[in-house]
Amino acid sequence: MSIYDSLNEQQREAVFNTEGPLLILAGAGSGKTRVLTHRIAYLIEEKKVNPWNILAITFTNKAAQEMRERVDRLAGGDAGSVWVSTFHSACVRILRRHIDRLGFENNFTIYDTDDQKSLIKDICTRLNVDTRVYKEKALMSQISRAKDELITPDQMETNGAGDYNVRKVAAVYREYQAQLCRNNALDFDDLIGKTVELFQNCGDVLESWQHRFRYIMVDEYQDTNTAQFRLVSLLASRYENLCVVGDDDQSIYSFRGANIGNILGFERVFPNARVIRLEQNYRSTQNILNAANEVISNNTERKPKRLWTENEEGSRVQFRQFANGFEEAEYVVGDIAAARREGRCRYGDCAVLYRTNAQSRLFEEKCLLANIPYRIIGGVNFYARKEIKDLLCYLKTVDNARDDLAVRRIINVPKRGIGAATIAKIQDYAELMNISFYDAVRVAEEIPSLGRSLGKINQFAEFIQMLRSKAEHYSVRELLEEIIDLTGYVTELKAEDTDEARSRIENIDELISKTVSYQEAMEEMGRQVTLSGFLEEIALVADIDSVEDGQDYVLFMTLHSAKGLEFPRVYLAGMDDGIFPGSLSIFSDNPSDMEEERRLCYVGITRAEKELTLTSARQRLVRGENRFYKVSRFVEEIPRELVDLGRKITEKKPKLENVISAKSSYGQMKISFRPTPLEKKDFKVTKADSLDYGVGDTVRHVKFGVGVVKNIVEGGRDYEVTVEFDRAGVKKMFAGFAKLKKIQD
DNA sequence: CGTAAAACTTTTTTT
DNA sequence: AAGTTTTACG
Repeated sequence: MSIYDSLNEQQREAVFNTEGPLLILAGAGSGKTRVLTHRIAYLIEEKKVNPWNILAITFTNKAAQEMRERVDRLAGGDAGSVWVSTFHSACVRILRRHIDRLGFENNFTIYDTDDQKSLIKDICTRLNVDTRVYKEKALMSQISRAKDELITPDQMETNGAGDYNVRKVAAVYREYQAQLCRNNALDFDDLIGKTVELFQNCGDVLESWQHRFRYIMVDEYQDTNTAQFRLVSLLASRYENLCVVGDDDQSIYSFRGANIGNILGFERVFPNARVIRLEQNYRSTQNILNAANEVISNNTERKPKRLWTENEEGSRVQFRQFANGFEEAEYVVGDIAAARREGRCRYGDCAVLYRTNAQSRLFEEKCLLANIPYRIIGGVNFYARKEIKDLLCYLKTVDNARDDLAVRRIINVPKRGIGAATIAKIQDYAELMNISFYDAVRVAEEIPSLGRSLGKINQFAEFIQMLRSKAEHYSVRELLEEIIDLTGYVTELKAEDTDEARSRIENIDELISKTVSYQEAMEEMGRQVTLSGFLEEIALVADIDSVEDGQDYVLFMTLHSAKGLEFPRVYLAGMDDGIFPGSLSIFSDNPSDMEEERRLCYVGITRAEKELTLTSARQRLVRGENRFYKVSRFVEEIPRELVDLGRKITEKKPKLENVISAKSSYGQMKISFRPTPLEKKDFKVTKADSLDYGVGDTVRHVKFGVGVVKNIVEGGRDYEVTVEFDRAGVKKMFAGFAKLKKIQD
């Protein structure tokens, strides 16, 4: 009896095939993490490979943590020195040791999206690039894509063949890189790119790491980009013990440069590669799996395959369409509450998935109302909040004073009377003398025409110097508390005495706790606690990383965040054409965009173990305006017999089947999917699905004449509309009675 | 220099 | 609707 007996034949083959390149095509829920962990255990226990020589790359820190725990359980303490980490953390670890070879200091700062944006903005003003024509975001993504493909500014310019726009972007890109270097900072893409550069420029460094990592495994291989592929190829080129695991059907990050060719072309790059397919699903019921198979079969750019399972058939996939987003949220939250009340699930078994973060708001409101414990993953990053960024920029300044961005952010926070004009003068001087912003601050006496500001600047410089000297013997927590104390940051917030200020203070308290838990975690692992380390961890965490199993709250997140997770009960909300698939992909002239959306849908469906509910709404409030939506084409792609529309089975079912079996043309499908849910049935007579007028519209009433709609409140039975009439004054009435007519302007 | 009001923009998804 | 950026004024 061994730990490998519990694996199926293909899984065992994947585990035992330890030498040479190996591609594991692992369908959703086919136990790929089990394979990877068992493979690592097998290498250590049976093949007597030194754990030190094994590298496993995962997609998120959470996945890394989980894998680490599972390997520890299988292989015991031996596994401690296996490297399990994400691409980004692995690269940071390597760069912290060697980046001086590329002209950076080893305590470099990592720039997040906000930092990148403000840097780009600065550069645009300096280079006289109009950010109305060249949007910062667009520039950022073009630069990022170039880096994903390991394209330098020079190459970009050459490839552009004189195109004016490309030359402009290349110029910004070139300056952006120069600024990063001056600030001793790297962005996310550079973490990968600079590591590749390091390996390509420094043969000795590459060689040492090649020997170190004799066995390399890469999870979620379908989401690697060209730079990551190059990195792995370089590392693995000595021993070629490279095992990659992926599923082309789950490739959902092409917007981030993921190159699906990496998985589709693996056998071309490594002609002696073995390919193993894992097609048995252990996660979902047959109904759910069939639905997923049918949806994904509409894609053409894929390796044909069909997952199967020995699991039970399970209940049908539930689909409900609602009048609007509010009712959708109400239903989902209510359904969860009911299921849990009846003992059919815990809160923690439920996850609600949607296409965009903005969709989380309605659900949050309903959960608060219903007193249901929940957690929203993603959205505005904790570390992106103003108060947190301010304090972090103090820490960054102490850690790396070459980070101009950080210094400029805090030089007048809290208010020190150093205004924009003064900052510009310091900036000009720094550029003139080719020194950093902070160095210019320290020699402020030499800057002409600073006037009264000079004293304030000197005070600021002294303050930072004092912090820097304290940092030597302070813990991160002590340093942070010292900063909070001496700047009076929290004192100032307390004085405000608003809810907002209180919540900011709470956030700051949480930041302090994070310094403590960081210190504890590092000490536990026997690693050194450094300020750079803390800042780096913060830069590289994703919200999803902090989700632990066994907590009892409902999870809300995007489909992207849900990748790699599974839940007994899954709700896919916002199944509307225009929401999911998003309108961008619908109107795109590149069919691949729609295929990627469909893969995302496949990922969503396959997260579900037992129960899957899809919901949509006819009408939604999007960015302040009402929009109408048809049911998502992905819903239509699920065979009718797998779907439960939630009607009363007794009376409606025969009729329904007539409609459905007639033909599956799009128009008829719409009819079959029209029913409103059971719960609302009683109200259906009186309550309109939606009103054809809204607040602010001019309407006519039979008796009161013309007026302007002031307010609309949704009651149980009807909409209560408040109208200010030109003659009759303000009246409240029920929409069903009032028969208001909208008047065109 | 700092604040408040007004105008303008936003369209995925994330390490 | 909400967030950010610009503008006006004290």
